Amino acid sequence: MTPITANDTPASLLIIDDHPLLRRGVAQLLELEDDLELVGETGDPEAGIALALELEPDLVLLDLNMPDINGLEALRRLREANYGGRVVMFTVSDHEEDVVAALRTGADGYLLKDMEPEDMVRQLRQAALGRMVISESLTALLAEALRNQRSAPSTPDIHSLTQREREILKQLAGGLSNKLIARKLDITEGTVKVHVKHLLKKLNLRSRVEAAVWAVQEGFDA
Amino acid sequence: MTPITANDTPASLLIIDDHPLLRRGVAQLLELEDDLELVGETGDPEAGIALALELEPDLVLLDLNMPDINGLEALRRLREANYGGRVVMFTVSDHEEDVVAALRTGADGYLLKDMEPEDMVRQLRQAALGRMVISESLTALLAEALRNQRSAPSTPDIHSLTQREREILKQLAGGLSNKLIARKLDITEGTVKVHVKHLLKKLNLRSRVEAAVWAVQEGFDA
DNA sequence: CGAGGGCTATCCCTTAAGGGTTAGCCGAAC
DNA sequence: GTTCGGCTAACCCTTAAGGGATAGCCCTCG
Repeated sequence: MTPITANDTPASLLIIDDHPLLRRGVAQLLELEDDLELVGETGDPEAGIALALELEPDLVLLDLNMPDINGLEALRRLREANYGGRVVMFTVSDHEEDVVAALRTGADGYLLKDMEPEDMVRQLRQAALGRMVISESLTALLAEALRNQRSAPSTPDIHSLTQREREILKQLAGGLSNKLIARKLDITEGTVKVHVKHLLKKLNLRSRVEAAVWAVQEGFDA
Repeated sequence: MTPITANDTPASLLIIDDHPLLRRGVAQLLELEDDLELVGETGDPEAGIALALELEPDLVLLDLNMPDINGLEALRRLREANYGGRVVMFTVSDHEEDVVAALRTGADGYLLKDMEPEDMVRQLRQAALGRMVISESLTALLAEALRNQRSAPSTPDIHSLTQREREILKQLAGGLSNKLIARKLDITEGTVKVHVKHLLKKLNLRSRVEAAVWAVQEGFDA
């Protein structure tokens, strides 16, 4: 779907953060890197959303704690507006709830502001390439959150479906909407719908709910 | 529960791994550290469990892939036997399912065998002190798993639903649309929607698909 | 080489789903 | 006897879902 930055063109980056000094710091940091280009910056969340939709940067660095609407809300609105680039939360908060909420809302990363500059650049580079980036110090936190969780997807292997259809079904059975599946598999929602349509027909089912139930009973989800 | 190792006494460590060479490697590594003491080692899971209960080491390093019973099962049995020390999984597998399963079963850490020796020692030390340790390369994986998490800060439970809501959920999990449920229960579709809305809220789920999957896993339709 | 299958994608259209709000009726609890 | 929870129902509104059709690209098989 959204083309990941090629190696030969710099990744475009937008920073939305209400601390001017910090913005300047990041800007200066990025000036030294020829594969990362800061294409915009603002301290106003509203303006930031508009900028993101206008500039379509590869990556948005989004402060979690801002006046008016917070970063999470901004993230939600970006996703709703079908902004397809990467969004990395950038904050001082290492509270589990914030991290979890951000990731659930569709953040592609969560970086703490106290990172070392070199690490910062490295992580941003990875993020622009499509990898999820998380500050290392949050690892234990994530593990803890995960630990309190139930059930996880596992290996399928059912007949008439193609590989892709099985993948779609697996996600579907996980309760994801077509839009979220699309985002996760990096294809358009329309394509997901095509796959869903096909697998429903092949399995002779009438809705995604039936498909989900069938998949679970078939052991797609453990 | 079990007192965390004090600074002045070495942390005791037991390794259960069916690779003798690897056990020797870890043993040698720990000989150089005066705050970590290897008190036992075995390649047999059964014997390992007995040893852990006998020696009560501060930390058990447990291989995930072993013959007979696997590491996960061993972990489960250690916990059931009220072994209160730390258990860190030690494996080559970086598959999401394995990591997630281990953490859910109560592992205090998950280390990959391809770690650098210095990192290994550092992580074991942290683990003995009670910190959860996870190989850094698994961070993105954890975040992804977390992201896919559905449901509930508090375990959703069937008992919070009214009789009618349970009935609706049962039909829903059978793959019926609101309209069909209405027809079947002889109420209007609007009313069905109200019930669905309420049960989704009570169970903290985001869609009927999630509700259906949950219900099936909970053994509703059977 | 040509055919077919798999994956992607788009357009158009209809129906389903879900959130918010308000409200009437009934039975049980206070 | 009034309040509260459960069940019913309707309103409005937005988004999600699914069906039909078409098509480009790539790979494989014959």
